[in-house]
Amino acid sequence: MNNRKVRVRFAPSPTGGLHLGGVRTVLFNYLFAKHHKGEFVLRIEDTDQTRYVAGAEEYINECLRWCGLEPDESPSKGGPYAPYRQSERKALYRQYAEQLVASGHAYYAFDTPEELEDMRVRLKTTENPAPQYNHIVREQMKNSLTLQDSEVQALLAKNTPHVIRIKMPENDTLTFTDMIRGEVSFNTGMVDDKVLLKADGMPTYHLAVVVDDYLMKISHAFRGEEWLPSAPVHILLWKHLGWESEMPEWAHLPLILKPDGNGKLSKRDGDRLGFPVYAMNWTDPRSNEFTKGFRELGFLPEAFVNMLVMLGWNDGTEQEIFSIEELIAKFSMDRVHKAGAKFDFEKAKWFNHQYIHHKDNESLAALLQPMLAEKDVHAGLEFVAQVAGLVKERLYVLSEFWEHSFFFFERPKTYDTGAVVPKWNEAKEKFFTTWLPKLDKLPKQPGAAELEASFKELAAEMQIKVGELQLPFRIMLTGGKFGPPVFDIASTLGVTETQKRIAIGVDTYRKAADTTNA
RNA sequence: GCCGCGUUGGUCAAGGGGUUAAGACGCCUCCCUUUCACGGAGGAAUCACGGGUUCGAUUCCCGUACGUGGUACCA
Repeated sequence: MNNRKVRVRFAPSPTGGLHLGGVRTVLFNYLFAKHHKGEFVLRIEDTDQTRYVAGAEEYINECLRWCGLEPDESPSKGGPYAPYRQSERKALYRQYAEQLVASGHAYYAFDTPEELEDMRVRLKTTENPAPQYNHIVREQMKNSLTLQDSEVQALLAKNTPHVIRIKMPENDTLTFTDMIRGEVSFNTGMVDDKVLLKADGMPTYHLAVVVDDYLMKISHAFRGEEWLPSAPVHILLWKHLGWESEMPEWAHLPLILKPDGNGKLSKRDGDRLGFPVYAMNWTDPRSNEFTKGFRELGFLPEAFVNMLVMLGWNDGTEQEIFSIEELIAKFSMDRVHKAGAKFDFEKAKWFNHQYIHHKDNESLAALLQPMLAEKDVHAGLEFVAQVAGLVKERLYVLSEFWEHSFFFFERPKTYDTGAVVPKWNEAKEKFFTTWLPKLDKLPKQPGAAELEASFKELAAEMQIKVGELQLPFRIMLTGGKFGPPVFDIASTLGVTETQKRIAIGVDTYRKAADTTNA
């Protein structure tokens, strides 16, 4: 049915930060486009001037850039179908709405907001809590279907504020094929006469998507499931505008749901449950409300993308970790789930953990170094890379780096002496004071193996179990009972620093032991 | 209320008329490591419910329940 060039679009309205569901829609569009060697376009749907938020468009651009899902055509990049901002295309839409009026598929409506409100309260009942402007109600409203032609012309001539509404057929069955859901059908009588062109001359989403998808030669239209109920309106528009043969194939993507309760995931849930919902930090310029993002928390974009793609799609095998190239090669719409997926932050972190664990130390260091600088810790890239190599297997998000590695950059401020002091004795103290000078004989940056050999040799000589000594040594170096293998830490710290920490440690243990015994 | 869409373990999910119903996350136990982590080995689900169809249904059909989306001159 469709062998034309694949062209897909992501069409957000610039009203705030991009949340998980939005990014996933981008991702599916992008993967589909690349898989079919087609084009991915970004179109900004800023037809509602009241909801426009400054900076939101830049945020979207930056977000796509960070994720590595950049469009082939966009407002900032341009392209053969520019402009890509609907506000800049305003003049285009009216003619199509008028065309529909002329062909009898739409009509002028002069009802004021007050009159509409009045209709809704008047018709509201328990059975019908939300009355629609539909094929029955329109008979009693002020529009070009009920008014005399002369009246309509007069109203129009006086520039009376009006909208253009679609005239939904009373009782038709409209069926279309959704790439994910198969055949879906609606009775047209159940859907209301949606506004197509607003009183301010801007199109509503319904008109704008259809016109722009047509004009931009979109071949496949993917969007969230929340759009499924208005699909009949759009399909009718394609038909009545005479473009049916060029209508894109549709796919309505499953929603991403709250982890706990009910409903689709919102940024509120993130605040409530303690995880980000937006891709990147976002501050609303009007309210100054701040919403945290995955990027700043320390997610790697490749992990973020991988985690998102698994929410609603899989390739049918056990594989869960995919590079973007693999995803492009393997992605297909017919393996997308129908049902919504509850978001699981633990699993999301696991993906990130996998990616951090397997990322090379140098790349990690490049990401980590600026985070250290924010703490006023300045360390060379090479050293940060070395430390990263030692601790990366225990990081779930990059922002946890410091708590796992601070002792490489500064001396511990506190010591978990409780774990060693009760068993601390003169023999152990003797061991460390004896070992101290021996370290001078080692190279300044000894390997972990050398250190370990020297340590064990002396322990054997003094007939103390190595295991008894390791924990005290670790706490001298790190302050606590955690971290990479002790000798790796000592090796990274170097002889001089290790000696200093041993000296401080012995002192600390002795004092602690004294006060305990006293 | 009405309309649409959906329903396999706590979560993501594979599978699809006949199976011991994969795997992952999380949880628990054990091994490795006298730290933590990594890495191993195990443990926990009869597929929402009720009717059909069938020799046989978790898989097909119909209902019900539940969930979810829509019901704006918002997208």
